[in-house]
Amino acid sequence: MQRATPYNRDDALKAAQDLFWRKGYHATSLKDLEAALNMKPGSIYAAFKSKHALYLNCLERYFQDAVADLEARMEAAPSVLEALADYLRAFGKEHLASETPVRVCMLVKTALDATDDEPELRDRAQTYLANMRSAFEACFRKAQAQGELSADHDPAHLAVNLQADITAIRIEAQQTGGAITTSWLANRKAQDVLALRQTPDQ
Amino acid sequence: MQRATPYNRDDALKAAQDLFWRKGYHATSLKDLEAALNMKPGSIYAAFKSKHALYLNCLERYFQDAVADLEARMEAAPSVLEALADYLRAFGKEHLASETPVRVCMLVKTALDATDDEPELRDRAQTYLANMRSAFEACFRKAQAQGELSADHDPAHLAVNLQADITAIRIEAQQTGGAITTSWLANRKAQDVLALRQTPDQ
DNA sequence: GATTCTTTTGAGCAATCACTCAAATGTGAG
DNA sequence: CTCACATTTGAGTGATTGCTCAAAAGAATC
Repeated sequence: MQRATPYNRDDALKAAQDLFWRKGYHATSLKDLEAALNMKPGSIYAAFKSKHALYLNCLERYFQDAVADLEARMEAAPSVLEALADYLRAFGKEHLASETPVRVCMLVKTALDATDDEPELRDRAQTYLANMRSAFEACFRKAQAQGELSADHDPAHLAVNLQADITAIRIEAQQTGGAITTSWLANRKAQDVLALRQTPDQ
Repeated sequence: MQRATPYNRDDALKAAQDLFWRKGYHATSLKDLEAALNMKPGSIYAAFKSKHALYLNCLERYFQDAVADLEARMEAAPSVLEALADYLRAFGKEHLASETPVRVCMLVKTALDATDDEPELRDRAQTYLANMRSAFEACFRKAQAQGELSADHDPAHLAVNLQADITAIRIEAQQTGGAITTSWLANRKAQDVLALRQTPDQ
């Protein structure tokens, strides 16, 4: 019944996501996609409804990867705040050895890039960003429950601040291509997180 | 055939800058520009060489305005660090009463949006951003000269951090449309700057 | 092999893109 | 007013956009 798929849907989505991430929605043409996915226009439209729908698909994929990455880091690190500090520091390191250079979060880029005639892209990106923020908030709440973070901090505020710092580090990383300033900035912001750890006098 | 009143170059540039700033380079079509500038394509190409050249023109205008704004704030405030703190806080307030909502810096947006086939846009934006960073560095150096900032801080590092904070605040402002979280974030980052002020034990 | 069904193909669609240029229309000099 | 020049006009350029669909090409069942 089911014929062996000539194209691998996940590979295609991954390639499309990377292309969209790099070039943005408007600057990516179907010609670009045809080349990147190694698919003819008809196939692309059979598999994914439209360029718009394909982008939304990639965005969701990106979001789910981001959530999974955060969860993995939370499990790996000895404590919540150390996990978050590691998370920040990673954006300052990755470029040196890794194959994938650090880029501005695709959600942020989408939210900034989306125009009024493509409101769905902006809305979806903002929804995902709000979800990420909630995830960070949950982390801080967990840190409070575990006694690592004092109760007089507002997890919601800390989440806003953390997300802002992450965005700033990633922008710096992308623009400089991974200069020392990036790792310095990442370390500084990581220290800000670690400085939140419970101290006797507060 | 009715002829339009001769165009005002500065008004046209201002309109084009605002449009480009909102929609980005790729998403802005010449039709959009014709409507915004109230000029026919022929006139646009007579006045500015191309869409590309017009964008560069707008970018320079934006940069010069930004520099002028920073200088004005430096003169108005009682001290350097207080001027910078005010500068940060302004991004958290502006949206409430002002006519122009706070948006992500056009230089940052350009640097992020520019693709490899438009390298000049990216390069120019990064050059201007580097100039802004130098301006911030000069501020911190001045603060050291005036004794407001201790000598063991690195002005270059502080400039990187300040620019990152500004970018983060503006992104938050644009995405939320000016929620309370924005002013909270701006105030927090402003306090970080004020916390740098010379203390007796260091 | 014949038949049916699913998937891929790629030429080509209307619309839009950035852009041009000869003609129309203003302005200033004499 | 007349003429020379500068500027604006807008229909129209070829190229490219996102997208369609009839035809071709396997794969599965008989």
